[in-house]
Amino acid sequence: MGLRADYVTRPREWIASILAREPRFLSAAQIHQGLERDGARVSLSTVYRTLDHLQGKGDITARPDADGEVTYMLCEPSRHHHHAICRTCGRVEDVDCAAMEQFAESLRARNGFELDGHAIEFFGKCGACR
Amino acid sequence: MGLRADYVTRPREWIASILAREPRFLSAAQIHQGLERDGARVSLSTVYRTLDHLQGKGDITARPDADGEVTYMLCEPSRHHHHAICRTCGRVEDVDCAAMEQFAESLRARNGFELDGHAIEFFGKCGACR
DNA sequence: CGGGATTTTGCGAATAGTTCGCAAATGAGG
DNA sequence: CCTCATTTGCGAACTATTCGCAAAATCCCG
Repeated sequence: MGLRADYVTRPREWIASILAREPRFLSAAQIHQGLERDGARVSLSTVYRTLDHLQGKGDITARPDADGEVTYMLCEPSRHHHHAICRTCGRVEDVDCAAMEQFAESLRARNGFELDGHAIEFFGKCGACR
Repeated sequence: MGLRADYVTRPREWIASILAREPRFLSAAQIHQGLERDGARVSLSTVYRTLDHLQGKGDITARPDADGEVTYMLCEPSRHHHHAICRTCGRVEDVDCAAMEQFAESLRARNGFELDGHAIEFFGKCGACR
């Protein structure tokens, strides 16, 4: 009976490796370009399918950028945290913050609003870009 | 000499009126459908152009939804605040919160990160949907 | 209220990002 | 090394959004 398989293939390894070395959100097209630069010939379709696959496994986080283009980054959603995104270079730094969590909790109480999640992003310039 | 004009037209009034009565983020297509329902025949191009126009005036806020489709809502960005979005009906409630601002400020100090902005969204169920 | 300069609209075509179908290639396991 | 399920590549299809241009609407001023 078909228990879903999960093949390890070159394209998947290459794509994961691109994501692994870039601490920023990349679009499918950017990943595809990165593969070409590395001399790895992978179709854009496969990039999209692999990204869906990685997302399904919970290995990457997707986020539409300001223009609506979807971008992806290696990021365990298990350990809850937020992001600080550099406006200049796009570098993403994790912001793990108990105070923020606590604040969100307190909001749950107020408002007739049953809070079950939140998304927080900080923008600015990272140390290197200042 | 051409100081930019700003014509008041039926399409623009109709579109603004749709936005004015919906406390949630709507896509261009949804707005277009709303216009048709009202018997107002406006082209989709005009919907997009009017949304750009309103955004330029600072009358509406745009936000790509989870799938990357851009959605719009009447919302003065002048008074800084955040949103609580109902997972069931999409209703958006404003969350004006000094504590959050203060928290963001404190983050500016830590990290080598020069914070110049942030985006916060809360998700859950509004009173009506619980 | 009428005329003319300027802006806006509608339409259809063009673009960009993403998905899909299907045959060929690849990985897992015996 | 053989077989079978999964994955890939390709090109076509789709969807959201933008654009060019001629026609229509708006504004302003007399």
